[in-house]
Amino acid sequence: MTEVVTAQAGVLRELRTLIAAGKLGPGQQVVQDSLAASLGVSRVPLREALKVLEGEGQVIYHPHRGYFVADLSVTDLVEVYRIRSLLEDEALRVGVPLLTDEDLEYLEGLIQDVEVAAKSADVTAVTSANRRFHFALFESSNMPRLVRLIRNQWDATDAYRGVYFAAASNLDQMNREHRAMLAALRARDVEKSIALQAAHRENSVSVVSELISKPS
Amino acid sequence: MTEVVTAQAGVLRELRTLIAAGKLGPGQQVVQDSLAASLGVSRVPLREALKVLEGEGQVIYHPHRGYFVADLSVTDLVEVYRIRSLLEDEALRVGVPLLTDEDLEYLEGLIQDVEVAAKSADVTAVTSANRRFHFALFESSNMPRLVRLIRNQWDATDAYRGVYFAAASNLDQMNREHRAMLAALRARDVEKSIALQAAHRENSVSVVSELISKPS
DNA sequence: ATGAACGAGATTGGATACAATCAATCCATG
DNA sequence: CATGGATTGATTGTATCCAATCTCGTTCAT
Repeated sequence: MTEVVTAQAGVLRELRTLIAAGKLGPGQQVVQDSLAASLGVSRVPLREALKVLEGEGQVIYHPHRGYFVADLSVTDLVEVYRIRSLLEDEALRVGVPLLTDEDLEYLEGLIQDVEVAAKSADVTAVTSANRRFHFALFESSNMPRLVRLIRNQWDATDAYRGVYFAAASNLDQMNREHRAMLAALRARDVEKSIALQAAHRENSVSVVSELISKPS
Repeated sequence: MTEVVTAQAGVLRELRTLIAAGKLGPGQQVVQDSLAASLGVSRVPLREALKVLEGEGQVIYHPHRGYFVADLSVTDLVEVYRIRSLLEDEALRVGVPLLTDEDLEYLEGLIQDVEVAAKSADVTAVTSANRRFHFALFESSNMPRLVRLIRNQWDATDAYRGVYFAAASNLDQMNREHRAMLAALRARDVEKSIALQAAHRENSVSVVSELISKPS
């Protein structure tokens, strides 16, 4: 489906889902040899993918001992969302006043993409469309490093987020929130849009925290 | 001097200084083969170090084309410091009220370490002691992910910071600021300590921005 | 019983070799 | 002369192999 140009990129995606699905449980060592074999690649691309995850705090590296899955407790999750709010608020604070009319049209198009995906109940499509919308918005800040950090934080919990989109009621609410956000953006109402973004986050944090608190 | 347990860790340090010194100039491709040879290692540890730098935004990766040194313009620098202020303010806001008397004693000891290093005019020692002080403070927040992000931001400009510490007048000012900070911490005065930390940042941003704006 | 020294097995770290891809040049063609 | 397509050299991506290190159980001395 989605093209993967390198093995490391493919492995990275696999690892994220393995961790989110609990196949690689918290605290567990990532044994490179067996995992690489089961993924059908050598250890080299696996190690490079692990370095990325280390940078995101998803795994912890001990030299000569290996990589261990970080445990994402509810405390951690709260911290991730707190960090997200610091960063996302700034992105909106800077970006919203800079939005052009063309930007707004483009953003509306992205919201429609999400709605279309939601109708077809394609969780993957919803996830990626939703992501495109929010990041298009963040990027209006013209702060690429800030956006990169926000992306890191999303990645740290992204794999869990699919669960949120699985329920139709959540999808409806999301679409309503997107529309409300668009209205606030059209009005260039910075504080309103920040508040809406915050509400949006809060919805998913509760779902995800339930998910990780009960051992699957 | 400092022990390096793996080649990748050593290469990572080398790379940071190479970038900071401009030996690896902005936009320039990092040719793995020749660089690895000149560092006396194979490409494997080099690539892993590059992945770390990619995560920090120090280099940009294009699949099948390679790693390119990100250019750190003054605009970028301003962005880095803006991000730092978002994150560091939070760390202090959460951490300062939690400081115990033992923490304060420990922090004072770290400040003394900086002063000792400053007297002996050992730039490297000043840099690392200064870093230890600030991060000990940040860690009082008990937000490890937040601290990790702050550390990333420091790393993104750390190599440049040595210049700041080279001038004795800057050292004096730094020590005065540290003492002022300690007083604010003893009073558990959150806003004051945030303001002092901000001033501390501003001092170095101007020095570093001059450094990178004029081609060496 | 306790703990230090040792060794076997497992695992990671790094070097080398080869495959895949890209970029730039050259040549053919219109 | 411009354009498009093959070709070659350079560079990256990955697999495989060997070296270095750690873990853990065993042994031995105290």
